[in-house]
Amino acid sequence: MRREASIAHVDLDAMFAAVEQRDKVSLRGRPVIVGGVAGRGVVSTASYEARRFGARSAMPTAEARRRCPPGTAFLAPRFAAYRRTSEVVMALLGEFSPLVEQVSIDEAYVDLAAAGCHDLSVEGVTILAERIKDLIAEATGGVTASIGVGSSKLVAKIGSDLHKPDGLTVAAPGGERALLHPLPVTRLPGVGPATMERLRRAGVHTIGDLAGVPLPELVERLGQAHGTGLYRLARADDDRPIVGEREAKSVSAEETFDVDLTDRARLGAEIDLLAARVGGRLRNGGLSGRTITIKVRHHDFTTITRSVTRPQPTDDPRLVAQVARRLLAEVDTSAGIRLIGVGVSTLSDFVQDDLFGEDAGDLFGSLASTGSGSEDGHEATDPPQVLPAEQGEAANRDGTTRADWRPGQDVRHDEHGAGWVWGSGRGRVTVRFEGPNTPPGPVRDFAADDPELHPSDPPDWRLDQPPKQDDARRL
DNA sequence: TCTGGGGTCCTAGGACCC
DNA sequence: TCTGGGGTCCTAGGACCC
Repeated sequence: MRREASIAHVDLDAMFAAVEQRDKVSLRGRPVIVGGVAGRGVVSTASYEARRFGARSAMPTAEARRRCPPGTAFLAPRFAAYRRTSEVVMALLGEFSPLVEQVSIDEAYVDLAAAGCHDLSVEGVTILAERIKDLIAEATGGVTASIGVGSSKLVAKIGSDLHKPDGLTVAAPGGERALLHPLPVTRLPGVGPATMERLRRAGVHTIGDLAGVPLPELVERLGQAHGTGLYRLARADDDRPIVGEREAKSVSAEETFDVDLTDRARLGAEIDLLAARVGGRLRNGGLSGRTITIKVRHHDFTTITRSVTRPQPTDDPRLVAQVARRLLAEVDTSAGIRLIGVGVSTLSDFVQDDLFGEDAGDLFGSLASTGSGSEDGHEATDPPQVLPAEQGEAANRDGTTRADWRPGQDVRHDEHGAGWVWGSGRGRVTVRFEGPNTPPGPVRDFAADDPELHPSDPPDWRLDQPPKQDDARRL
């Protein structure tokens, strides 16, 4: 918490709908809903005219259609237009301070102290905020902003919400608790439905109620980080810094289907599309990542994730797709899949040189050597490539290297079928089993020195019936 | 016609290392 | 031979935000 009210939170009012109304005169003064307009769509933004009928963000569009009168416009989002408007606003804010934290497409914190030239008295920041509001409306062609100014992010954020739309709230230093305590706890960032319910059971309804709960009780109910965080926020004790640039931690894409899907071929095709989107965005950002995750939402809305972390980062859409397909192969999709997603995390801002030919050809080297062909152009009969540790990755701490256990290496054959090395490292080897006519089977984890692991000759079926390209891809 | 899409952070358990 | 604590990495799930 600062001595002066020098943090501004700028929030564009119903931005998506406001941009639509700006760009199309006939929409002005009418209820406008922007969001998914298909069967399972939800509302991204409802204009203030539509909110009067009860339409809200995150509400199913079907519900909004029921509530809003004839003549309401239901529009699919035009992100490019919103992004352009956002850029205009952010550039403008940048003229008031060198330190601007963009929180989302329509929201930012501005550090008014960082500029060093502003009058930080309550009167001074009030005049300043009025000017920012005027300039935003002018520069965007009529999109308005609400601004809160205070001594911390918390107070600024709550202030911007207090008199929406086109509002301005300046919280004078010293009055923070008086401002916060009458408000419902749900106004605090981090209090969603689950936390609200837990607090309600403890008799907590307002931020003031929350400030009366001892820290140990809060930690017990909400956990260490969440409990201490809310304990402090309820006291207006907030020193979270304004952070200019933030590095991405993950990149993902997902899709909800109009009807639940069971067809594995179709799901595989969807994974390819999602992986292509993710890979494209990774490459645009000069990023690559080691962890590949799929997300699967079942027909009943239960949602699971499955992930694998690889030794080397990648931005290759084909590789992402193949790993994602393998992960999906372990999920029961027979009852219907509502949503599927693909993500990449553990990001780094470089791409490891392709020392191992880190694509399908190598990951599935043994399959490729049976005649399915490899995408890196090696002859199908190429022996697996073995590199000394110093040429590949550094040796693991236990002395084993990736060269000891190569992905695709066949290691063991038992009642499950043939076992292939799927991943290795840190003294562990993960083996995937599959048979000639069965889908990829169980994955088992072995210690690298497990005597059960003995490389052996491939069974005959692999030589007689090389998998079709399609089968190889499905792995 | 219940429940999008892109993210972040936290927790908890198991494996492993020192 | 038994016991152990701290730290990191990985996986899975949950809550939350815009």
